[in-house]
Order: sequence, then structure tokens, then C-alpha cells
Amino acid sequence: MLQTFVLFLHSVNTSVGAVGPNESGCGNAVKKNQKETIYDIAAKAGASASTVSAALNGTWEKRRISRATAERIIAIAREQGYSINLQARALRTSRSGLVALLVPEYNRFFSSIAQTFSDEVRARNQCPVIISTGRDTQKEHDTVTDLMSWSIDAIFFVGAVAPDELSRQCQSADIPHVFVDQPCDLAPSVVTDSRTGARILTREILSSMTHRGVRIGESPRDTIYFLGGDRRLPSTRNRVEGFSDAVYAHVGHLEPEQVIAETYDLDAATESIAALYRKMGGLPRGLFINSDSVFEGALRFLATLPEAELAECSMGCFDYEPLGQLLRFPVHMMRQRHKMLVQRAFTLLEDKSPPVTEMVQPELYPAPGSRDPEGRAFSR
Amino acid sequence: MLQTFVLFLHSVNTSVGAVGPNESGCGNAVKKNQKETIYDIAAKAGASASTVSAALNGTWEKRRISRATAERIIAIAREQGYSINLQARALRTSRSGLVALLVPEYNRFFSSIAQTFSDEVRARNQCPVIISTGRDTQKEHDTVTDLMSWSIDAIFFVGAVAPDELSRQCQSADIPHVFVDQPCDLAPSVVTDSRTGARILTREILSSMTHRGVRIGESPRDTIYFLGGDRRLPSTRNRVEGFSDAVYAHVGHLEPEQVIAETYDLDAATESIAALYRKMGGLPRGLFINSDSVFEGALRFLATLPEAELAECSMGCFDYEPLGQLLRFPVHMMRQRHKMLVQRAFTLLEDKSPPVTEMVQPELYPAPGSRDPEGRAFSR
DNA sequence: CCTCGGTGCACAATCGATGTTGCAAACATT
DNA sequence: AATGTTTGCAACATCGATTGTGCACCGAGG
Repeated sequence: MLQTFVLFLHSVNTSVGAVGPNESGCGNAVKKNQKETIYDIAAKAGASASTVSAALNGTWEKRRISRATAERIIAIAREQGYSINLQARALRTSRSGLVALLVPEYNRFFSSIAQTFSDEVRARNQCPVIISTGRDTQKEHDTVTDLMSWSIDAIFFVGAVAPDELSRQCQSADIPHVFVDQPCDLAPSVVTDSRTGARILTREILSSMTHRGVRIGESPRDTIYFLGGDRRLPSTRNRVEGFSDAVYAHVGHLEPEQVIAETYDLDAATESIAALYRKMGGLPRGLFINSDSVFEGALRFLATLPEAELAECSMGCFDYEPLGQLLRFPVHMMRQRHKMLVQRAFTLLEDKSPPVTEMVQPELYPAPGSRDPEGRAFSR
Repeated sequence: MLQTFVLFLHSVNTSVGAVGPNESGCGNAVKKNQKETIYDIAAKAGASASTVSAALNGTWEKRRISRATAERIIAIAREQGYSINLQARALRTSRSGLVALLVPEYNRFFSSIAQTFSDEVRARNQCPVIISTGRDTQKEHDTVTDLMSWSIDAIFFVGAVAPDELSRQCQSADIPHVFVDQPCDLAPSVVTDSRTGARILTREILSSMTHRGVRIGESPRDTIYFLGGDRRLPSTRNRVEGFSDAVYAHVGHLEPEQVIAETYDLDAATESIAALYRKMGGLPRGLFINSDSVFEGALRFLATLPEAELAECSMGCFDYEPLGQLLRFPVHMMRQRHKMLVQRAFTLLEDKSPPVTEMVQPELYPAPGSRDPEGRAFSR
């Protein structure tokens, strides 16, 4: 993960670790096992527990402990391999040093988020706790309840299903929190600008259809479909809107059936695209795929088709999948800036921001060999 | 994640949650914010704190509290939205209810492991803590030190770099632990049988080379290369051995330069394969890719080549990557059984197993259209 | 010599839950 | 009625760190 990962809240001094593989060279290694406390250290240093506490947690200057005493204590603690009991600290201070990240599941996007999150948390000398809630409202709620029992210091919600209720729950327990990739009216949020992103991606797909000579709207197959996601969720809704914007601007009309957005489920995606294929007797000429999991699901079906058929369909995926650019057919992708999302979220949290929603633009990764709207070939 | 996620250790009774969005309908919602304790509940129930404690944590029968009293207390706690302070419990009992998983990074394989791990932990009413240590010995050590401060109940190490030292560290603090995907002599371990797996995968690659008419060994390019991973790590070592076994059995000899295994780094993989290509004036006819990250790195270079060149190389990847089967060229894959790995690890831990190493066989996913050793076409 | 403002530290009260111990009352036994 | 034996619960010490308070001691100033 990151740097030294000192869990301790205050000063680096506290981390007096390095127990070493076993400093007792004596054959019958008497593990000085069970925990030493500040009282033990105090005894060995000829000081009081409170002095030891102050020395070790870095508050010794404020508490007017002499530098000499503090350093002596720190040295002893280090050599004894003392390790603080964080439950005791948390109980006393009612701050646990735990920061939670709730994600719907562990896919590529959320894993990236998790990685960045962990790094940031540990850079702050706190401990990241990452939990997935499977897009289930009840689990989200229960998880927060449980985190409260841990005196959690802050919670980051990613793609929460019921943000408002979660926010109320956190507020009632005074837990600082932010939402990522899913806006909430009641708390600060950082989201990808899905609507704009979807508009751009759709435009890209449409443009590549045009370049392939498709006359959009001429037949039912000569159009673009939106596949996957859950239209009850804002992110999907925004993407559908961006998609619609672009389609309207380019084509002038959009049939309801062109948007298939009931679920993020992988198998459902496989089935949807297969059904579409059967119904139309072939792939549509354009396809907007709503996320990497939907992408994977769709690919299960697409992989069964001959290449020639795939070549007839221009695709775009609202997510970045590195291997996606190496498929047997071109796919445009929108990459969410996960690092920026998380870092902005930290900023909002630390600034005790009011309930604003920050937008982060995703990046377009055009399919290799595709052309930009002006017709120049992209080079990546 | 999973089911109800009651963090509480003992009985379900303890979970008296469901604060509800706000049961105080009164306009000026006076958040009954700051925590209620068992003392408050005790006062309201006309009982003592110890009785409340017993009632709530399910030990009331043992403590000979009458059912009537217990149920009254539980009802009050529920209606007050009482939430236990787990730090206090952990301090008192010196069991935190936290179970940690240390992974090198968040890639697809480790994320799958993490998901299974989380589910299992939560099924046991404990709290999963997942931390990545970036394959850094020092970070591993420090992380364990910190986890000790949390009175962690158990640690799962996945792909640890220095297992022996970690095990000693855990032993000296009496922390139950297991190793996954990386054996340790001092503690129970569950690993993928890399050697056998690599042998099978290599055989598959060689056989597909043969079917393509390659006469192995005839020219420097008419052979198979091993790419990526860190030969200082047992998993890579075992894969190299399995690779060597198969090559020796099939070809009779193996040049040292056929094995490139210095690092898992993605960029290094890109560079390695590019260098190989330059040196030999083309791709080797066979390529064993050591992990999904190496795969991704290699693909960055491979994607720049014309398809005709890719078609000349038989590839195998020791990891499963769903999109890998949909590339413009066939790739055999070995899938590690992540779920089984984790579940076995739990079993070993719960049985307080001695330091044994359990092997789990990976599954071969042959490239679509490839043939098994007897020459029959695979059908998937 | 006596007070006064720093220093430098020890004491003791917390934080909230657990669990051992002990003590009433209720009931049973002879 | 006197003596066990349950039943049902309250008191209290405890886990280990933090922190408000107080009190010695020191040198300086009057």
C-alpha cells in the first residue's frame, strides 16, 4: 500500500515498532508475549503512565515533559517492542482511526478506487476498511450501523444505492461522510460527469457508424442501442440522458426500446444482447455498453459471433478496460478518473464541505484506428 | 457483502439495530445523538449495567437472568436504537472481531480473493479488513505490527513476500494466521499447485505450437519463452519449474534466456516482450505469461503488432482473464480457484491446523478452438 | 527569608462493556 | 422452624490509554 503505515494518530514517535524476528537469542525463547502496557514501560522508565502516554503519543511538549524524559521513554518502548492498544485509545478518545469505504462490489473500477483510497488513508496514518455491500440497501444500512459501533472516523460511499438515507444515518451519529460516483443532496459528493461523458461517447460511436457508411435510422438495425445498468440509479440515468442528448442531436428521435437498462447483472447482459440479436436478426450497428461488467457479459455472447458480424457494430463502453482495446473489433471507452474522484472526495471531507456535488470529467479512449470528429486519425 | 453483517460476536440478540431514518417525527429533530451506553439502558430498564450487558450479548441464560428481564432489556435497547461500543468490548475481551487480509495489490485475482474473504468473514459475524502491501517486506511487517495494535483476531496473508518472518511475528503475538497462494513452513498454507499447473499450461502451449506446424527448437524463435513474475518468489519459482519440466519433457533442453522472470511490474513486461521481439526479429512461437498484470503489460506491446504476427505465437497465461478469450488471437489460461483457496484457508485456521501446505489445482481454460493433446477439438 | 511564576511530573478519573463475586429472596427439605 | 438450594440480579474491579488537576521543586525578585 503505502509508506510506513503507522496507524497511530498523532506523531510518528508512537510507532516504536520493530520487534525483530526474536531478539531473545536464548534457546528456550521465552516469548515476552502478552502485551506490555504503558504501565510496564512506566515502571521500567521510573515514570508514571501518564508521562509515558504523553511521550509516546507526541503530546509531551504540550504536557511539559522534558525532552530527556520523553526520549528515554521512547527508547525503552522501542527496545521492548511496545505496541499500543488501539482499542483503549479509541475507547478513551472515541476516535478509532478507521476510515471506511463502501463499494457495491469488487470489479476493476471499484478496485482502482479502493487502491487509491487505501493509499490516501494510510498517508494520513489511519486504517482503511473496505467493505462491499452488493448494491443492497439493507446491507448498506446495516454496514453503517456496524461501522458506528466501531466509532468509525469517516465513511466514503461509492455508488451507494440509497444515498439519502445513508447520509441521514451518518448525520445522526455525526459521522463525516462523502459520496463518490453517486450524488447525494444531503452530503458532499464527487461524481463522474456521466451525462457529458455519455454524450461524448455516444457521439463517438455515432460518428464511427457514419464513417463506416451506416445511414442511421434507415432500418431498425441501423441505429444505436444502450445496454445495461440500472435506470433507477442516477449514474445510469445520467448516462441514458447523455446518450439521448447525442442521439437526438444526431438523429432527431429515439425509440424507448433502444435503451435497455434494468440491471448491472452480467448474465442479464449476456441475455439482453442475445435477445436483441435474435429479434433483429443481427447486431445493431451501434452499441453503448454501460459498464465493464455489462461489457464482460455482452462479450460472452459477442464472442460466439463471427468476426464479420462484429465488424458491423460500432461499440463504446462507459468504463475503461485495458484489454478492451485489444479485442478483435474496435471499442471506444470512457475512463473514469478514479484517482481524482477519490482525492477530491478527501478534500471535500477535510474541508467539511457543505452538500455540493463536484463533477469530474471522464476521458475518452477512442478505439485504436478510429477517427476524431474532424476526420483525423487518432494516434495513441 | 453478505447477509445481515452483525459485527457482534455472540448472539444475534445483540443486534438491536434499525435506528430508522428518524423516529422522532418532531419538527425540530432533537438527534438523541451522542451514544447511549448500557448504563443508560440499565437506568431505563431498572436494571444494572451487567444485566443489560448479559441480556444484549446473549449470555443471559448462562448468567441466570430471567427471560422476562432479558427480553424487556432487549426491547428497550432496540427502541432506543442502542449500538454497542465495540472498542470497549474489544478492550475488555481482547478480541476485536477484526479479521485481516493482506494482499499485494488489487488486481483481478486478488479482488476475487477479497470478495470471497469478505463474505466468509461476515458470515462469521466478524469484520473484514483488507489491506494491500505492495509486495514490500517492510510494509508487510509494519502492517502486521499495526494490526496487532488492533487486537486483530486472525490474519490471512495472500502472496506474502516474506512469509517466515511474518509467521514468526504473528506467533510471538499469538495471532492465528494462514497463508494463501504462497507457502510458509511455519504456518498452515493453501496454495495453487503452480508447478503442476504450469506444466499443464506449458504442455498446452507446446501442443498448440506443434499443431500449428512449429518444429520446436529448429530456430531460436521456434521455441517457448516464460515471461514475467519474480523468480525470488516461490509461486514464480514453481511456475518456472513446471514450465521447465514440460519443456524438458517435450524438447529435451532449455536455455536460461528462455525464462524472463525478474518482476511482476506491468511496464517491465511491456519492455521485456518488446526487447525480445527486437532481439529475435519477431515474436517467439510460444509464450508463457506469468500473471494477469504481466499479460496486460505484454498486451500493450502486442497490440502494436499486426495480427499476422500474433497468429504465429501460441500463448498461455497463468491467470484467468475473461476478456482474454476474446482477443484477436487465442490464449490458453489457467484459472486459480480463488474461492476454494480461501475456504480451505478458513478451514485450516479454524481447525488450528499444524503447518501443512494444501495444494489446490488450477483449471485449464484452453483457448477457444484449440485442441486437447489427443487432437479432439475442445468445446466450451 | 518569603513569595511568585515556571517546570516537570504524578494522581486519579474517565471511556463502555465484561464477568467474577456475593447477596438477597424464593423455594425445597427434614 | 431451621437449614439447604436454587434463582435472579447488583456491585465492583478490570481492560489500557488519555487528560484535567494538583503539587512539588527550582530559580528569581523583592
